[in-house]
Amino acid sequence: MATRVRKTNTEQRILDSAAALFHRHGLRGVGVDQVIAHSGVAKSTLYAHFRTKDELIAAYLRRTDESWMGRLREAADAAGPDPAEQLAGVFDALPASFDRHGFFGCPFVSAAVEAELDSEAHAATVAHTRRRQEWLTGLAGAAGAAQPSALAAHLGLLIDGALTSGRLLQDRAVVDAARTAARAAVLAHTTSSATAA
Amino acid sequence: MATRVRKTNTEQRILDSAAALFHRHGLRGVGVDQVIAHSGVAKSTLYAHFRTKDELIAAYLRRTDESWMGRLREAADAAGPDPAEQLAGVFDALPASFDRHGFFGCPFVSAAVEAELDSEAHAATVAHTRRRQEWLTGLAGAAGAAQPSALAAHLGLLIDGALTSGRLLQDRAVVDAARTAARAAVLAHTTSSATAA
DNA sequence: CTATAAAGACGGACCAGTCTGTTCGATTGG
DNA sequence: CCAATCGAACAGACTGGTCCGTCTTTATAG
Repeated sequence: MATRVRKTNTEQRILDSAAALFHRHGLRGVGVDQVIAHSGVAKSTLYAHFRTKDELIAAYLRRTDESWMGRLREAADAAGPDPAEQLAGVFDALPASFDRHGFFGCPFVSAAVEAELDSEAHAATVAHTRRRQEWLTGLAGAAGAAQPSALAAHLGLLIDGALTSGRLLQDRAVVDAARTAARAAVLAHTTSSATAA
Repeated sequence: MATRVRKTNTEQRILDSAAALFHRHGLRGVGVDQVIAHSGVAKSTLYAHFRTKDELIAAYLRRTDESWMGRLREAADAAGPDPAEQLAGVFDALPASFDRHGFFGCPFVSAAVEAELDSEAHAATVAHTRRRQEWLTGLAGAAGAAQPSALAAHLGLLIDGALTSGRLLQDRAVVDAARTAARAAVLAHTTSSATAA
């Protein structure tokens, strides 16, 4: 039992370091040696918990998926009870992410670009995207969108675009533009062919 | 003169190889050795033309900028004389890119993620993005958008999002969704009451 | 003979992953 | 109560490979 707790602590410590480093420098830009140096863990310990670097990355992405989806949900809830407002509110989570972690973009965008197509990391990224889109689609339906999945796709593109351009331009104005665009998209989808919710 | 021609040929050959390799495997995923092997050029020759790998990447990105902007313009022109139609038509260039080069995403998205912030490659990517947005803004103005730069920002986000997600999901449906979303955005911005908030 | 470029060896750094050996704390048996 | 044991982690050398960039050597062309 005590051993298990310690094991978990170590694993978390490794993942914390991995998150910080991968997020700043990209997946390919960080070596295993840097992760162990940052986490103060022995190399053999890291490889006792994660079979390969790819597996470490995948674990990091899965953990990020949880926290990231959680933050999106929080932002949506914070926007009040109206689903249409909640959809726009999702974009309030983006600047918070920028503030918290710096303008280094989205871990999943990095993974989308850097991971090999047959890697676990790629699979984890695809899974995250699907989960996000399902959630957005549900929200879009609740908001009374005529075509919920189309609105969700639109918003998903805006999110990915904002996180990509935000990292590139190092400018949070990009995120503000995305929020504005999202509001317009939600409005267009919920008023034009009028599905009363 | 002959030397100049040959020099140019050599440089083009290197850039052709660089383009093919960087596009498929990413900037960090391709080594200089692979570029020289693919182009059949001596290493010393490559370094005679490009001081560093970063400079090679920047040159590749600048050349890609020209062809990429050219294709966007062509797609816009092919959509007819109406600027609003042209804006939507821009998104017809994206599937063509997918067909031509495979589902490997946008060189500039890769560069946005993989390039260090102080690199020449990063600068070239920023320059491309700014040029693209200026052009889109001009087109949006011609189309009668109430806020041309807002519409251009919206469309830019959709493009970046589509190229990121397209690579991730390996599915051209993403591009179709982007085109649909773009059409809706153009419509919303060019009809009178469209100014969101 | 001179200038250019090909070919590729080379250096020093980093990479992922393996392996040997040590330390330390918790459990357990006598 | 003490000692043997065991699991988890530490420390770091090591392999075989790739990385970028430089340098030397050889061949070719004017």
